[in-house]
Amino acid sequence: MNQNSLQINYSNLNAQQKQAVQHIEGPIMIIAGPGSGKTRVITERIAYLISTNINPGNILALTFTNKAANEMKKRIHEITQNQEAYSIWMGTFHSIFAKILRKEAHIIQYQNNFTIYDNEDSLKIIRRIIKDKKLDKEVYQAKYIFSRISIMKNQLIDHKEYKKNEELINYDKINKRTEFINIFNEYSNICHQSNCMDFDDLLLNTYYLFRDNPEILEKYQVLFKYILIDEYQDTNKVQDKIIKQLGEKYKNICIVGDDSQSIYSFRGANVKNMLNFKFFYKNVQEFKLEQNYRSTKNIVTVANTLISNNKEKIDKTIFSSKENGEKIQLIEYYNDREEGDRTASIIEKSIQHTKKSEHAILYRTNSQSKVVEDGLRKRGIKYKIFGGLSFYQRKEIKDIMAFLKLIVNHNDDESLLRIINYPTRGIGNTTITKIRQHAVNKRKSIWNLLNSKELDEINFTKNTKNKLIIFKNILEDLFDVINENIFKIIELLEEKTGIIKKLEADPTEDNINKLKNIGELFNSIKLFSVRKNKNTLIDFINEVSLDESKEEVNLNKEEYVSLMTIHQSKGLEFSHIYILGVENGLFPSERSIKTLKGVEEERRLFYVAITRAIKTITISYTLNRFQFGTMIKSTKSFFLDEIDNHLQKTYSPRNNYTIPKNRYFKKPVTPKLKNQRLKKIKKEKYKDHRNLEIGQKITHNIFGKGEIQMVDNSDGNEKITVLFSNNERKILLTKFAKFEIIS
DNA sequence: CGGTAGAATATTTTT
DNA sequence: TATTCTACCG
Repeated sequence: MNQNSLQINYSNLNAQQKQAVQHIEGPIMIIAGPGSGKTRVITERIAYLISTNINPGNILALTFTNKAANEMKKRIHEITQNQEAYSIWMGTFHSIFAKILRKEAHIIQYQNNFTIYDNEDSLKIIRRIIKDKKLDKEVYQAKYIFSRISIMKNQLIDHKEYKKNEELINYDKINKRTEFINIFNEYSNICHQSNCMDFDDLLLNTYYLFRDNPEILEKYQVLFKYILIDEYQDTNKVQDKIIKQLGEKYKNICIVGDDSQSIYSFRGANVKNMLNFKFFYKNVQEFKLEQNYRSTKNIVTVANTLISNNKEKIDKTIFSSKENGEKIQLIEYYNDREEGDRTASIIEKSIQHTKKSEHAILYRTNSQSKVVEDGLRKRGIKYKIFGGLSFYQRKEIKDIMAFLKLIVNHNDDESLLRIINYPTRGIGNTTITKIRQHAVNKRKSIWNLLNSKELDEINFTKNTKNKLIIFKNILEDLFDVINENIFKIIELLEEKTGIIKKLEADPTEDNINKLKNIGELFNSIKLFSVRKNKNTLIDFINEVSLDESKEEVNLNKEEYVSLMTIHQSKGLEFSHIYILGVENGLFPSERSIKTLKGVEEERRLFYVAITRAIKTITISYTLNRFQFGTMIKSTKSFFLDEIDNHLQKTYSPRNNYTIPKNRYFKKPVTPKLKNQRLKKIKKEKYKDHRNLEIGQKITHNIFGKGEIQMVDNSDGNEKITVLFSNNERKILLTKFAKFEIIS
């Protein structure tokens, strides 16, 4: 340990920061305003704990993302020069608790190889339940049902509790959703039966584990002597409860957060957890980090003015010692096309003397990015959109992952259903439904059913049954290698799943890309196993299931303008911020406007947006906006009235606004265009990569064995003439025909 | 059973 | 507009 380096760091801390770092015993609340050096305080605090000879393995630090955790660990290692820094229990609630649950799984009637369902999986299950029950899908909208289940679980109400709760049952009656409890029930059973947990289960089961097993709780209380939680304002009820369980013994709990930046109530987050912390524990030490080191005085003033309209908040005065800076710009546009185009144009001018990476365009909803993209593309300005699908949510990746999950956890029905007929194996909907129903009745997982004599009890045609057996054999072959090393598993996946073959058979641009992604996945699995130096399929799947990371923010210091939703911008900073579409109904959103709570959350969201800026902010709204295929009138957000005095306004609407034609104009890649392009590729030349020759024996998926008699590539579109064993001669297009070469 | 075309429908944020 | 569902035909 290097005391000197520690001291050097402290001299850079202000008085409050220093106190927050060095006060280590008892319950502590650090209220950290935007730009107040929060991350530094957290890392230095943990480093300080270690410097006082606290064992890093006794520290639990819960962060908002796993990426943040990794960065902090690295930083703490640098400060303390203590290799043990990496043994800190640091990560998201979900990933840390998944780790604990895996160890203690048997206690809560799970197997320790349980797999994790993401939201897509959960939704699919719920859709299926609703369909099976033949319920009106207007009344029982899968998304709504799922979010209600999720909210319930966040409130510590599982399906059993729900059944007992008359108030809730009554609520369903009033809303004519009496079947809700049955869906909830069945969903929970399916998850458990499949030895799977969804995101909420990871939290709720941890809570139950501790609640019902005092000796286990004690073990972890002793292990986690020092607990630190970042972004406490965004915790939900289960998370708050678990922290209270774990912290009960030593009460060394340090929560960090900013009530003004709580923006995740839609997934159960509750600011009250933070507000009530003071009342739950006695002698809570409170530290307020009020100096904003990020933004100009003007920006901080606007942010303060805005947030003062919220009633529910902790008193604090954020201030900046930086220069006044420029006034916040407000621009009114005629429509969203103009907004996108002009914003791009403003950035075009600005990047003559600033870096692209200093600019970020923020918006409320993902769909707003489109018009700005057009504007930027037209001007040849490089940009990157954050959000959308993460790598691990892509279809082709999830398909492969389904096989991997199934290898680890044979009972994972959702994964099995995903690939039972992909690539197509002649197992259609009727068969799948039959087999599913039967599995439900027998209370078995589908794999267990396939693998048992009971399969014979279902009346399938011989053909269907054969197909099921072929599928079963594929799985068996894969399951055999679970204990082999990962390289072998990958090899087998490539060979057995047929996914790669299917994609290769139809090499469109899209499919080639998918193949690349799959290759990337295989590489990262290999890297992972080399890095961790053991057979770690479960660990890998675990990490992937909880990997929330999307596009890395400026990984290679590349130069581009960043586009993202305000939610995604949390924790980031940029010199120049552009906030688009600040209109009633969009920001604040239509839904939120009905309740005061909703409006206050949207206001906090606006606060987050404003406080991302270091130097300048440009806010805009439009009078007309294209939505759902039609143009609608819109009005400027009432949030803007709340900060009216601080704004420098420009009105640019002219009804005849035309978008300037441009030098670098490239057409946007709409799906239609993309399809046309794909079709073109298909029409273009094709030659089989296997170098087909006369005399080669092949086997065709329909016509069986045959011999190539002629290869014709005269028009660039390769055809082969094949004499099949039944003496039939056929001409096949190699780009479409499915066949293997035997010799 | 599998693939596709065209209709129907939904649009907030995501660990 | 973008995505998901449905109906139909090979």
